[in-house]
Amino acid sequence: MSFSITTWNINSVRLRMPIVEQFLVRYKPDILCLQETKCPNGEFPMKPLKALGYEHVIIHGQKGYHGVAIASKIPLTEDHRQDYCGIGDARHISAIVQVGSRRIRLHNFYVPAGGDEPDRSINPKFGHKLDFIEEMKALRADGVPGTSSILVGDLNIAPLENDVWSHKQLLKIVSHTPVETEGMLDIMKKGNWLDLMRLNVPATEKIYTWWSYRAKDWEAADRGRRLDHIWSSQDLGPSLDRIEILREARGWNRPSDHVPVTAHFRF
DNA sequence: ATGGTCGGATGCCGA
Repeated sequence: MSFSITTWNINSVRLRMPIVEQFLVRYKPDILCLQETKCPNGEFPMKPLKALGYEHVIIHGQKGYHGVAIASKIPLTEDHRQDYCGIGDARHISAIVQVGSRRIRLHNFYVPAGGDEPDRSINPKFGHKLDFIEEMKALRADGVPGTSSILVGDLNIAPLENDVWSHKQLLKIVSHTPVETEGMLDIMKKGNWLDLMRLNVPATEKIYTWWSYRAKDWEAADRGRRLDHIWSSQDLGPSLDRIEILREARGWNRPSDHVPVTAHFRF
């Protein structure tokens, strides 16, 4: 059987519902994970998602900032939300999905962006990001026997040299500083996570999922970064069919600055 | 050359 899961930082789910619906009608993933919904729970657009067959929707929102959600065609059970850094931000939501004979724990994250200055002594937002990364190191992909794991989200870090348009020019730019990229690689190592977007793509090849709104012509400049990720436990690696990065979505009407990334599995 | 553009708790802050 086939199974597909998409991650997309939507930058306001209410404003972006027309392109969310367009994406779901055209690409029909089994599960859609959203970040930066910027939507209180009572105002989340449940009806249009359910009308498209995404009957199982779990949300963790707040007013104005952050917010994560999972919309699924298949049942979501044992959902929970972890308050990373204990400051009440809506940045994580998790559930179990049963796909054929496989039981999978799914995590959807929105990691703090971290502000502009990569120095925690003058920029508390960067300190918060580093603390968040530290807390993620306790999350294991293989912690529960008989349960596989998938972790998706806007992790706001581009870990490898070719996850940014210029490694050299971005070394002091938040999202690609060594303390962040090493921290992310340590999360993966400690938790035994597999970077599915890099599984079949050589490290020499550029991969981007985000292009700044500030560029005059995002496509011509092509100064992107890989901030959005799909990880899994090691056992799911052989079942990955392909990764699809929908670059064209950056050019849709009133786009998010992030594009959808989908993992297709064959179990 | 150190800007630029988005979004929402909008005339600012966070990204």
